[in-house]
Amino acid sequence: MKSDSLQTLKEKGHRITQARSAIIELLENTDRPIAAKSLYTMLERIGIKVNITTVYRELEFLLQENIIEKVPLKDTELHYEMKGRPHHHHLLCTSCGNIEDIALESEHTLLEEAHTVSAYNIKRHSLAFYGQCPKCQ
Amino acid sequence: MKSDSLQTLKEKGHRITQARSAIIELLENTDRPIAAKSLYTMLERIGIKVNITTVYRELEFLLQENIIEKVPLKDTELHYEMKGRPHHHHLLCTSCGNIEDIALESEHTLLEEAHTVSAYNIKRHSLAFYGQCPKCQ
DNA sequence: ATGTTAATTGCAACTTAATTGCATTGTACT
DNA sequence: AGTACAATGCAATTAAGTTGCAATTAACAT
Ligand SMILES: [Mn+2]
Ligand SMILES: [Mn+2]
Ligand SMILES: [Zn+2]
Ligand SMILES: [Zn+2]
Repeated sequence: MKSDSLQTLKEKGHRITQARSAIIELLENTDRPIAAKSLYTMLERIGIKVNITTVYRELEFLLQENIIEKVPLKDTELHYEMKGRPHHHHLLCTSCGNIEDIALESEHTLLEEAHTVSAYNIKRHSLAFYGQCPKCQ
Repeated sequence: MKSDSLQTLKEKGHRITQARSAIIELLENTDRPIAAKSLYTMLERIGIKVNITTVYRELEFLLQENIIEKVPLKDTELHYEMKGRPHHHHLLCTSCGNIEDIALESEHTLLEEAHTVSAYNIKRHSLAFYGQCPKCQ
């Protein structure tokens, strides 16, 4: 029942703290990217007292451990989500802020073209869509 | 010889100031997205003394006037470039910071799929590639 | 040319996300 | 229990960007 990521971290010699477990659990059980402050609020709500600094540090740590990834959706703050799920991107509702996943078959073709067309050695990419969700239309 | 954007602004009743002309000219003559601070430095170099606040305010103004657009390439600062050129995206070299344009034929297909697959009313999107430029490989 | 008016600007203060130093705490292991 | 050092809290700091307000100045009319 314990998270796979936690297990891995422990094996690597990292400690399993209340904050760490909770943050990983929240990230695992939320199906959309989360911002640091939002994560902090969620922790508060479930009764876990951590400093916002710890949240930032933990996110940085999880990034380095390749457990989560950055999701740049807004100009003002970064979002984060678990790695390892099938590759996908996101839709952000510009009215209510709702975020949804979107996976695109034709992305393959796009990436191939990018590799062909460019002399860069492309390592990663960022893609996001903006518009209004069904409810806000 | 005077910029088209400037003409349009003047006709709309906006003033043509030293800062405004210079900023538009720099944006028009630079083939890559520019960050506010970088723009500020470029202005300094050509001997135009403006406060960084003015640069931010002018960028905000040009956004509202639909003359430039935001280009989110970095987590830390926004870039801006002229609108109106053929639709394209960008490559950022993670080693030297160099930025290049990239236009992709197959983007059409991708956007169509996005519209089909999603219930969102998609208005815009953001796409960027990260890797190493030829010189840095 | 000079005057008038509102757009623009500079400056200082402020906001907000994120980072850092350092002393303290707590996890993991013996 | 005792030890070591990873993790944390707290305060200070950094950096992008914003805002209020008084001073400046472009544009236009006289
Ligand atoms: Mn997702
Ligand atoms: Mn470009
Ligand atoms: Zn919505
Ligand atoms: Zn490079």
